[in-house]
Amino acid sequence: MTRSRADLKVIHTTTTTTTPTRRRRRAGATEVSPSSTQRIVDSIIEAIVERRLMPGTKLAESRIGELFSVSRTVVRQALNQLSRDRLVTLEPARGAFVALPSIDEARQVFETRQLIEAGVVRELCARITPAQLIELHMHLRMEREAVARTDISGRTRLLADFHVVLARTLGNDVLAQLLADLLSRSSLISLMYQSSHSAEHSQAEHVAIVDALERRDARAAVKLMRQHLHSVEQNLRLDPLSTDLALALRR
Amino acid sequence: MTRSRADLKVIHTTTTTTTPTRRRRRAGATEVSPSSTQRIVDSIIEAIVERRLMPGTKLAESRIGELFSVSRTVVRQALNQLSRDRLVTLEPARGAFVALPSIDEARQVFETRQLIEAGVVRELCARITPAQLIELHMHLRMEREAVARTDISGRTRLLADFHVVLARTLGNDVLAQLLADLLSRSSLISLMYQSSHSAEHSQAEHVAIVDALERRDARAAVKLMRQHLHSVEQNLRLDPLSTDLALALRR
DNA sequence: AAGTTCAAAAGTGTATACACTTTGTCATGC
DNA sequence: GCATGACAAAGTGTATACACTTTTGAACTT
Repeated sequence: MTRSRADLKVIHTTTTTTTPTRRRRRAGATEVSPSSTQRIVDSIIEAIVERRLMPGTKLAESRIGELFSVSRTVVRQALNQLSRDRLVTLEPARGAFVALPSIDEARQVFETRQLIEAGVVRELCARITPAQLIELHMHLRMEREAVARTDISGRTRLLADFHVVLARTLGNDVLAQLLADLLSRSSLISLMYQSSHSAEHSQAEHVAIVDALERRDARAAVKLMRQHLHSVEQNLRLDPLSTDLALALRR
Repeated sequence: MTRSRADLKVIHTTTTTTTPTRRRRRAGATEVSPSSTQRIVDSIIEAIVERRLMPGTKLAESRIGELFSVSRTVVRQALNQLSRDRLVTLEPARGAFVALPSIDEARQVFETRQLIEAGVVRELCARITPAQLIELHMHLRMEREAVARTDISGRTRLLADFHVVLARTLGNDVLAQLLADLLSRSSLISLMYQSSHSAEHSQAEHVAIVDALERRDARAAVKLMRQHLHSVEQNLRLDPLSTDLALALRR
């Protein structure tokens, strides 16, 4: 995927005008008001990532339309986009629901991230500049502060953003977008499978990864990234038993 | 010179259902009739990949609607999905156009493929089974035959599918889907920048890659894949000069 | 009490209507 | 000849209408 959506939040708050996905103005026009469709997409993503919308929740078109004062037509577009991102599942004639990623899907998402992010750090070791390292350190500091003041939704977002920031550091928006999509899916997954991973732990691992980048030790960086993703995945409750239960309760 | 009716007609009547992918029914339900939206999406993708739709072509909602005998509502959904895949660009109040990927985007797409596909073959060397190798050989034979009988659209599709097949061999649908998206973008790119890459050459490189997989020589496989993608990219006319001209002429 | 039936309510899928924007043409003025 | 502006045609953006499907719930049966 593509974009979008994905953590739009990320894209949006980051300095450079990475185009937001969907629409590209000619020339250097200042990106003005996002379309109402996009507003809805963003709101729903945010709600999911911040855990105000649980997996399996029904998203009725008319309700949402009332909420945003638009017609179903517009809502429908938004839901379509979200389903492309796999954050929402569309069931024919039944409606849209916040996705319930399967265990299998969860594994695949993490495996894919392993593959991509290992490549990212390896490549970064060869190409990262001092200025970029400073930026990474700034990001790490923000993470640390969010963790310190137990700003839950802020730290969740920053910890996820770290991975997108690494990709963006390679100067490859296509790749960054891909990863952003995988990360919003990861958010949903760790929400659904009640990740028990501690923020402090994640943060420390991020620091270690940046350290390795700074030493340009590709082998170490890759290994650390692998371990980091593995530990995140391990902290999901992916055993079918508890999952079935969770699913059963949700209906 | 917006092409339309005639050409799209072609799209409509074409039979081969290539693609994979987009929407997934629950459980093992037999995939029945794809939604009309999906039919349109697939047709347009196919038309782009098979070069019946040139970059920059305007895709007017009402025209397409007439061709498929559906209302603009449905067409609009299809165009939205396509824009998510970056095969179509939506310009507010102006309409939808077959995307004109920039040189920069082209580079990024190939760089991303390098990263991902290198990882794929490396992983495959460790995990591929004899049965899977047989499947790959079957694919190679189909490629060879299509090249031999100069079945242009068939060989183009098969040569692209090879890369998706590799990803699918890892048993990771998430990854395979990602790569499928990158490949349709690549198709559009090589269409736009008039790739001069010979099908025979590509085919031979595919054979070499599978050979390396068979020998489980990860280092060689990765290197061969890198060279292959590099040579595909090198055969694009990515120099700004000829590109600007091409763009200029297309309007 | 639990299960069945069926009609009303709610909700989705698609077409159509209409306002508004862009594009193209032609006449006017310089 | 070229630029400007007005107007018509074409096309997009959103709301609404309506058919059809699913869900709900109450009456009825066992």
